[in-house]
Amino acid sequence: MDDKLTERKKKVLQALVDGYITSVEPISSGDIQEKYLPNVSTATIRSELSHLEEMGYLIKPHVSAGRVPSSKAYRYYVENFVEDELIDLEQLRKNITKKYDSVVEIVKDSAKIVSDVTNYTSMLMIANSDTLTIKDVKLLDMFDGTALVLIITDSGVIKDKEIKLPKIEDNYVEVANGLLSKSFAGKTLSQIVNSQVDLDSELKDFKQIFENVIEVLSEYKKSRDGQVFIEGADKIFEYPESKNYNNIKNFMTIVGRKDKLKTLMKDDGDIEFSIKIGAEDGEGLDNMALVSAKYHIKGKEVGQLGVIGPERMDYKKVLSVLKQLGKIIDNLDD
Amino acid sequence: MDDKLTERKKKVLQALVDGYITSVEPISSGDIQEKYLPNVSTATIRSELSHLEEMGYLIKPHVSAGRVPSSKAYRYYVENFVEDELIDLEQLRKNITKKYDSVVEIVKDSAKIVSDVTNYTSMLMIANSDTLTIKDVKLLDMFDGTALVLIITDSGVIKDKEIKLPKIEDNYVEVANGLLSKSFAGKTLSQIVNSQVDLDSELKDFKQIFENVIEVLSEYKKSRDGQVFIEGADKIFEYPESKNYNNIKNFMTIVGRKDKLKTLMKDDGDIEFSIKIGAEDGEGLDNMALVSAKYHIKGKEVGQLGVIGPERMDYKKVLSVLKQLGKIIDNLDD
DNA sequence: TGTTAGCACTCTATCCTTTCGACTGCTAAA
DNA sequence: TTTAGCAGTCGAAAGGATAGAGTGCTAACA
Repeated sequence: MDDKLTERKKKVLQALVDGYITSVEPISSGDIQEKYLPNVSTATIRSELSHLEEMGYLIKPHVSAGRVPSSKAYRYYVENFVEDELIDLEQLRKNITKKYDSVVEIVKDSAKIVSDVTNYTSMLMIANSDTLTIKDVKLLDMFDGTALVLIITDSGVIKDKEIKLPKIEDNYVEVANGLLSKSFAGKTLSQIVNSQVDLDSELKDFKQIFENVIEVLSEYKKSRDGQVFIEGADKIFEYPESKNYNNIKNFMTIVGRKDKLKTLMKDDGDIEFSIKIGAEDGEGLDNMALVSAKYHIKGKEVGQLGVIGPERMDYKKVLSVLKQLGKIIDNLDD
Repeated sequence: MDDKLTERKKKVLQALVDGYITSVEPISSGDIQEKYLPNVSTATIRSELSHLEEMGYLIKPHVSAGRVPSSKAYRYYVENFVEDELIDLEQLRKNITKKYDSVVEIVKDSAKIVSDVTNYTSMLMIANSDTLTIKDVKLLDMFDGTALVLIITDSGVIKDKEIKLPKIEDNYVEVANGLLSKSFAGKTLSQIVNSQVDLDSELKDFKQIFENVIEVLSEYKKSRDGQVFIEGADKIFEYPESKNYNNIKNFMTIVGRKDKLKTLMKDDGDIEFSIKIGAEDGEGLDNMALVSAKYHIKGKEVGQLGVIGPERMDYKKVLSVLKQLGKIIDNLDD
């Protein structure tokens, strides 16, 4: 039904959003005529504007101001007018060349780049452990009655924790390692943590070890699940919106509440790109918008990277940057 | 020379700073009389105030406002009037009971607590590697031509990185482990990274391994040196100062520049507590103050924890919290 | 000499009014 | 359906008046 917009209405709407994104000032009929529709009179444009306003796309701050896009307008704009814009991919690629130790580092770096290139605040959320596969679990004997638990994952990350060895027999650790590998290798972190391990009665001796290891894994899961990092929170001071105290406060409050960001980024099942605009979802995103994308490394989901900024953000640029960065990361030869 | 202040002047100064810290409004002669010096006339207090102003302790926003403390006044206040105030230690201790995996976690948690208790933004900087001793370095054979490098430190932290094994002989890894232990155990990270290792000619085979290991250590050093974490940056919105846009901007800019924070926290040789107030040091801390303390775990320096907030912050409370937390952390039985 | 009451003076914050200009919506004509 | 013209609305900026808060100064007092 939104598509019932006539061609000219579409053009007017696009002009208005474009204009507003650039100037961050209410747009008048005259502005639109000047830059986008020189062959139509302002009176005509005015009647189109008034119609678009009735339909809920536009808002008049007051009668003698121009008009400002509503969240609905941004939504329409994103869905109909935003096409891929090629931003210098090279610039991006150049910045992600060095070797990384861990996934987190890659993505953290990416977050910084996204924030710098777009000039918005970027956020990054590590994928939760449903998608994290354990390659192996090993005990490393420290020969002092303790052992280190090593968790080896697809992406080479490991995690340590010292545990006590309950029994010292020559090949104890070796046997335990075999059992651990057999039980855990290839499973996801969630599977392991949520499962019950049944040991044969003759292997009761290893029960303690297994419990310790599972505890270590569970702590790791807890510390890793849905970590959120923020980059460039101070960018907000470069927007004209920040002249208004409430906007800053609002922004900082959202950005400071990582759990909030998590839910904002999370919910969209299989969709690769998520765009939340303004108060649409009753999520407290007034005057703000959040664009986020899922990231993969060699096909495996590793997290989400997003941008949060004013509702009138430059969606073209943001989407383009996120998309391209996504490709670059996925193709990293490690 | 600052001590040339008469007793009454001291009292007036303390009253004014106390009052300002509480109300964050210019303090008048009448305010001081009312709450602190009921037996002296306002005229007398006025003349004291005017004298203190001449000496650089006070500032008059304008002629018909009261007076406001200068950075010099805060400095005097901190050095002469702040005595330890006992804030409920128990509250603090309760929050730091659970077991921690790594130093970073302890101190991160502490940062959060400090921020919550003081209601200021807290920062934490991990000590640099000069103070980090390597307990052992081990290779863990993965039996696929690669090995994991494990760095074992005093505080049980380890770090992994896969490296290639250049040669597969039965006891190769074992021998390498012996050599690595001999070369690295007990040294600090800096010592290792900055040193040249000379291998006997007959051990040339291990040269590659050593180089790889040192590279891993060096990367670890880089990633760990002087990391800065911020907790509670949004606290600023609870101060009356944040009504002023420039204050917020200033604050966020400093808090966003981690390198800046690093230098601010760093320079004070052996001093345990560092207090920087306002523009004293030309560090761009206008209207702000930064209080920081060095932290130890079992006598070993692990980092610095600090609080950044408005110049008129509650120094008593902040210093008390930092001191007590310092004791608690150092005594953690692990 | 130090302290004090009294008073003139200064400056801000607030409120009101006026003016200017930016846009719009409406109407009547093309 | 489009357009020119115009009246009407509203906000932002500027100016003026007023009230209130505090100070500094002076002259008297202990």
